[in-house]
Amino acid sequence: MGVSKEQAVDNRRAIVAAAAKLFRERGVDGVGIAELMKAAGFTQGGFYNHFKSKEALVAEVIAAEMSKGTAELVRELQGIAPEGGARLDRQINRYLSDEHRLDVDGGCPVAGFSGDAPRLSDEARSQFAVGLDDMITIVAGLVAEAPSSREAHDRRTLREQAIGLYSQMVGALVLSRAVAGPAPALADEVMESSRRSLLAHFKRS
Amino acid sequence: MGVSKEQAVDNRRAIVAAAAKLFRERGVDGVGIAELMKAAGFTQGGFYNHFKSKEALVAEVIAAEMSKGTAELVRELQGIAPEGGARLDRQINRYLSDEHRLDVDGGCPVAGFSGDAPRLSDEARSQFAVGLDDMITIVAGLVAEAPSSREAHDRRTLREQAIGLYSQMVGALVLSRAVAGPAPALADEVMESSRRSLLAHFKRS
DNA sequence: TGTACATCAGTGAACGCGCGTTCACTGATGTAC
DNA sequence: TGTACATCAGTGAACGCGCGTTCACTGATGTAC
Repeated sequence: MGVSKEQAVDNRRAIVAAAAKLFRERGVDGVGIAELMKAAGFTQGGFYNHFKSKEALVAEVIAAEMSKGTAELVRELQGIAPEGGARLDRQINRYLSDEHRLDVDGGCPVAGFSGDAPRLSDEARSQFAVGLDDMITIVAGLVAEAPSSREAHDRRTLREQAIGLYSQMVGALVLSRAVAGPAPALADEVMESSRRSLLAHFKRS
Repeated sequence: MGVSKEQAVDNRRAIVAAAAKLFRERGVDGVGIAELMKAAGFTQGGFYNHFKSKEALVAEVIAAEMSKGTAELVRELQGIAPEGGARLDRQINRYLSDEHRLDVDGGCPVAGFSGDAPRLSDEARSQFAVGLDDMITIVAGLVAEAPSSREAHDRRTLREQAIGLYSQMVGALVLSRAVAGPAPALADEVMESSRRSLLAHFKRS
C-alpha cells in the first residue's frame, strides 16, 4: 500500500528474522509462506516482492544465521582474556548448558539447522558448510589457548582437535534436544557427560 | 483382493521396510502415504488396514530401526575377541567411514533419525530415546575393553566416557553428511579428524 | 515549488498440487454348519 | 468333505486442507518536467 524504500528494506529484514525463528523452532518444511508472512506482520502475497522463492529465502536465512552465530561468538570471546584455556572451558560450559539447549531460536546455528541441512538446496547447504568451517576455525583458536593441546602425547593439529571437540558438542546438543521431551534424565546425562568429558580432556595441566 | 492372513503379515512388514528406507533417505515429512505404499507394491487405500495413522507407522519404524541397529551391532561384536580395545577401535573405524556415511538406508539409526526426531510424536521420540540409551550401553561395554579407559588420569565412569565417544561419532557423521554435497573436502576432514581424535584418545597404552 | 505520472511494496483471492484420511466396493480367505 | 456366508486386505476415487506460487489491484512513494 505504498511504502518507502527504507521501510521496504526493514520489512524484508523482518521477514528474514521471522523465518529464522520459525524455521529453527519447527523446521524449514514445517513452516509455510502464509504463516511466516503473518508472523512478520504481512499477508502472503507480498512475499514474492522480496524473494524469488521459498528456497531462496531459506538459503538467505541459513547464511544470515551462520554469520550471526560466528559474529556473536567472536564478539563474546573478545571480552575475556585468553589465559591458559579459560575461554575454551567457558565455551564448553556455555555450549553444553540447559540455557543453550532451550535456546533453539538463538543458539548455535550449526546444531539448529543440522537436521534440515541434508535436504536443503545446494545454495543453502553451501552456506551451511561455510558456517561450519568458520566455526571450526574459531574453535581451533580456542583450543590453541589450552595447555593440554600442546602436550607431547597429543601432537594432532589444532584444527583436528577442534573438529573432534566441536563434533562432540554438536552431537551431544542434538541428541540431548532430540530426547529432551520423552527422556529428560537421559537428555541431561548426555549433555553433562559430554561436558565433563571435554573439560577433562582439555583440562589445564 | 483376498489375501491370506500370513500374506497380510508379510505385506505389513513390506510397508514398514519401505517406509524405513524412504524415511531415512528423504525424511519423515518428505514421504507421503501414496508414494510409500507404491514403493511397497500397493495402492494408498490399503494403508489404513495396517496402521491407525502415518504417525503410528512412524513410531513403529523408529522402534524397528532402533532394534535392528542395536541387534546388528551386538551380533557383529560377537564375532570378534574382546582383546585390549580392538573391538572399540574397529567400531570407531567403521562408524566414521565413507561406507557408513553413504549408507543412509542401513547405517546407525540414531544418526539417521536425529534430524527428524525433535519434531516426531511423543511415542516416536520415546522409541528413539530407548534406542539411544541401548546404544550407549553397548558402547560402554566396548569402552570397558580399552585399557586407556581405566587409566589413573581418567576416572570417569564407563558410561560417561561412552556418551562422550558416541556423541562425537554421531555429531561427526551428521555434520559430515550435511556438507557432503557442497563441501566434500570438509565432509571428509570432519570425519577423518574425529576418527583420529577418538582412536588417539582410546589408544592402547 | 507544483503537478502528472511511473514505480512497486503490500493485499487478498485464486491457481494447481500433493498431503493424510475416508469410503464404497471387490473377491479370495477363513469359518460355521 | 461340501456348501453358505462372514471377514477383511487391497483397490482406486474422493474428501478437505494447506502448500508454494501467481495474479489483478491499490495507493503512497519517488521521479520527471
